[in-house]
Amino acid sequence: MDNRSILLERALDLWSERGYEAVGVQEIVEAADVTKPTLYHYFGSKRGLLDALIDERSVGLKNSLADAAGYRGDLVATLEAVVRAYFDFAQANSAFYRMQLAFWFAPPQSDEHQAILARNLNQHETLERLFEAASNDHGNMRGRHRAYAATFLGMINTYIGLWLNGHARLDDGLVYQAIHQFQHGIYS
Amino acid sequence: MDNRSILLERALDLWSERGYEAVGVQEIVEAADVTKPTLYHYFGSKRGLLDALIDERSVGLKNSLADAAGYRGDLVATLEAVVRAYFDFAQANSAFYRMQLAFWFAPPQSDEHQAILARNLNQHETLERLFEAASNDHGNMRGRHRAYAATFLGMINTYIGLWLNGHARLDDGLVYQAIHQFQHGIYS
DNA sequence: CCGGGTGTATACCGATCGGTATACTGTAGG
DNA sequence: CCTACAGTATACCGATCGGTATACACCCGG
Repeated sequence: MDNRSILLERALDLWSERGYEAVGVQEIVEAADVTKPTLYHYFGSKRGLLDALIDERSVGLKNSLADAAGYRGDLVATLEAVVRAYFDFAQANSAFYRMQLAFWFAPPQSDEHQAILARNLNQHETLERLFEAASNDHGNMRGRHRAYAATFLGMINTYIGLWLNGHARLDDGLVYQAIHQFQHGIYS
Repeated sequence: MDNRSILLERALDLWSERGYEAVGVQEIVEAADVTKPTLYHYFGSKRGLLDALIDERSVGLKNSLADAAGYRGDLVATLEAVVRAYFDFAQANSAFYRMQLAFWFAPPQSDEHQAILARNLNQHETLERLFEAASNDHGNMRGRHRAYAATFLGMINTYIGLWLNGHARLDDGLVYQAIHQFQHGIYS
């Protein structure tokens, strides 16, 4: 593998485990077994490395989410597809998802948060559009699409967080349980 | 106000806005208008300052949560009290809650996460005990108390996150909406 | 076989990092 | 009045921070 890809991979490993600010450029190039000018040749700066990493690793989720969240009259099936898209992506890119989740909750003015901001707003908007379209068929949902998008994504991230810490398995049963709870609450 | 309290307050302001690693000791003492030996006199280290901050600012939530989460047969009322405890605390300590939330999602090996870990596990356990006790009266909840505690807290944090970013108001209506959605889902 | 760009290494930059040795001040107790 | 200690300041420490100037090896097109 070329040095550029190695740098991206090692940076992801280190940042997802200890954080963006806590891991210096020196440590990354040592883990990649190259020297600093190589990193600066490809990425220009530490922040440039972060941006490139986010750029390249998040297109997969963006595409499969855009695909899954297209509402065609069956809300349950659509929500299932969305949850599956998130679970599949998280399982195939666990270190990246852990990092992205940490950056989303990072302080608003931190580099990490700024770097991930646009991408996550995009995800939110995609889900909001889904719930807005569905509220035409489900009158009692009307006006709450913002809250539904936020809590739905919050629930997905809660389950992925549990899985990342070894407290859950992201299998079909959990997809069903999540959708069911979201639709009908805890009493049924 | 004494220099010790000023240091704690300025550190909280800076860390909640830009993150623990991104803000150095020098910047904190300048914001507090003291010098470094003063900080090291009171707290011993940067990490000591963080630990003291978390120690002193989180007792309020711990107490009111322990109070609210005692199950006495009425699950709805208990959940309402829990949500209110979180909302009240977040509103009275917005910077601290923002910081605590960021640290909870921070990478597992980061100082920030380690510093907050024990306290948040404690919150989780408190909620798990609540749902376990309630499942004796609600048979269909049995065996899911872990998931319910996690998703309930996830929902609370989702709403507080929305409020922190100016997208919601943590009023009585939102307490009701949150509880209702958690109990009965989005269709009713 | 020569020129130019890509990629990489050595060695270095000033700034900042967390932390401290030393000395001074104010104050409370004997 | 003297001692003792808490609290604070000046000035410094070695290490690390992100970033770069320079040189050199390699390969590809002319």
